[in-house]
Amino acid sequence: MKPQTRNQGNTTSTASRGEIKQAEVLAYSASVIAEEGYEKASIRKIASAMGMSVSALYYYYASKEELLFSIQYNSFDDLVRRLENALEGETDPERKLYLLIENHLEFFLSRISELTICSHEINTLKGEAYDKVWRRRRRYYLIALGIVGEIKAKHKNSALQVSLATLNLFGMLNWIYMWYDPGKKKSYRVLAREMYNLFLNGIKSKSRSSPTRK
Amino acid sequence: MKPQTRNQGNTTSTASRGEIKQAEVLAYSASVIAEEGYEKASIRKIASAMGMSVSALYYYYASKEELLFSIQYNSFDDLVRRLENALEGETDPERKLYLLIENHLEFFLSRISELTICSHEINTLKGEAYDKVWRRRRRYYLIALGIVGEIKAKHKNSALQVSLATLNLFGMLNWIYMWYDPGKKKSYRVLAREMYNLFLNGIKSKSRSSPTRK
DNA sequence: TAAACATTTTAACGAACGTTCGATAAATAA
DNA sequence: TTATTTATCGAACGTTCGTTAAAATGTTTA
Repeated sequence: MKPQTRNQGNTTSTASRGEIKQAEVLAYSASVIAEEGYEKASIRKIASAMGMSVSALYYYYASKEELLFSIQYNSFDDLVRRLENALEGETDPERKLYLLIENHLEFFLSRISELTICSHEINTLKGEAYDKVWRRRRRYYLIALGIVGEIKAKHKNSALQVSLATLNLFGMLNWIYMWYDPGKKKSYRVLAREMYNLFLNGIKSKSRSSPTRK
Repeated sequence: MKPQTRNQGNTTSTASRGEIKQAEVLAYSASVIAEEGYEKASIRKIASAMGMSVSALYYYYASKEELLFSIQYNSFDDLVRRLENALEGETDPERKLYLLIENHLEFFLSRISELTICSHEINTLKGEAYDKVWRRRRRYYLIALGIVGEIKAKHKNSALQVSLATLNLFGMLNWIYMWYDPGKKKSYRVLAREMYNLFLNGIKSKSRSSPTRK
């Protein structure tokens, strides 16, 4: 019997040899897909990257699509889980904003492949697989939207367009995979503080008008 | 004789029928590639999208790669050209920042396909084609970097990390293709002002620290 | 031990890919 | 008109793609 989606959400630390290999396949897949892009990353490249035959790979995952789905779904699921955990008990919206940014960067900068795939292949899946991932992403987005809305209220900045600001925040967060160099070992905390300051000061301030034309 | 790269940099308004068709091919290519992604967008899809045979398409462009190259190079070239034009004579760095954002949005939001391809396929080309596009992008980046540096100096904000801030600006700008809906006809000016305010206030302010842990 | 199950392999399938070729049609020039 | 260039076409090329079937190995259980 094929393992397929066995051990989903298993919180115990027991993991059979098959489960370990399954996770290993996913990790290799992620690095190849991140490097080459989903379409160019052929099953044969992934298999040979881990010294495995193509059919052995199919023993663990039923299709190439399932590989992409698992990478994206697991990543977003973990990300949201961690965030909700970190936010528990917090009331100050600015502190919540910082925690969101820090959580995002801490999680993804140690998983550059997954970050790349979650950002770059965001519209690659179709149908039900897309929808499932979308619902995870949506949950994450709504948390961020809520936090930005709270900050707006706190500072009585009625001119701020909350959804636009939130999308810009995600623009900064999701673009990181394009320039971040893991080799330089820049701390996620440094990046998080910089981005937090930039965004918070940006949405706090009430001076909102373009400079007049000369 | 094949037309290939004829009429490059032609400033007159004369355009032969072949040149018109060549531009038409590029426009259709852009919309299909933006919609499907470069790898999935097959030559056959592009050709049939404009009711043309595959070989007719090859009469105008020597390869699929050349299509992508032309789209990206022309877009960045136009973008930089327009920007340098708009900045001419400007001295106020904040005004310059606004002009950069406005120029970027005005240009790309009327060319959503090109924006998508310039953002999403940024690492698709390889070798010399990549380098040529990179040099255009680099020029654009350095202009932005210079402006952010001037603003930092003007406001004596010594804590600001100029390159990091600039990359975040590009994150906001380049992520737009993911959520912008041309159907909603949201004015580029509204978006430009919102992004300008967010970013300028973000980098102007000197309060830069993360909220203390409770 | 043998039987059951888990994992991996070799070899192939049909479909789609980018690209090319030689012939043909349409437009222009002589 | 004819001659020449410009543009288009259908058909095929070699290759790679995702996927699968069937058989051959390991590994665990009885």
